[in-house]
Amino acid sequence: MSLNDRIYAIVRAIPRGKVLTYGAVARMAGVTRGARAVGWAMNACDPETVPWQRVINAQGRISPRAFGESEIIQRERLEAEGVVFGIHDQVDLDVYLWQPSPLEIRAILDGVD
DNA sequence: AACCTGACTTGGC
DNA sequence: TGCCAAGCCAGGT
Repeated sequence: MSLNDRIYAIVRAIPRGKVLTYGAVARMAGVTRGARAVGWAMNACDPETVPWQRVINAQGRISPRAFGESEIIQRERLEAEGVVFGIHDQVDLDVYLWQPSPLEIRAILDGVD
């Protein structure tokens, strides 16, 4: 089970209308400072099977990227799920951040190869 | 194998 | 507050 596998398993488990930060995904996957790896994993993921739009940065904003229009799509998809963007284009993490219990996290990771 | 570059985060000035 | 540098991980050269 690679780190990427754990990252994808966690992201797939994020409920509709909730979000997770890159750092939070990394910590749940067992890496304290692996936020960059999560970013790379999202960049390389299969958009059909991974709800990549539910991963945002620690400031509650959609991280800008060098190429493409996926930032726009990401916001549209999140709003379609009920996530509301406030001033400065940020979402209220106190409201939308997914906070699973350690037990749930373990259950998710147990189901990975 | 060394080196660089990111959809990142933090701690320390 | 705000900026900077260091940590960290995967992939491509």
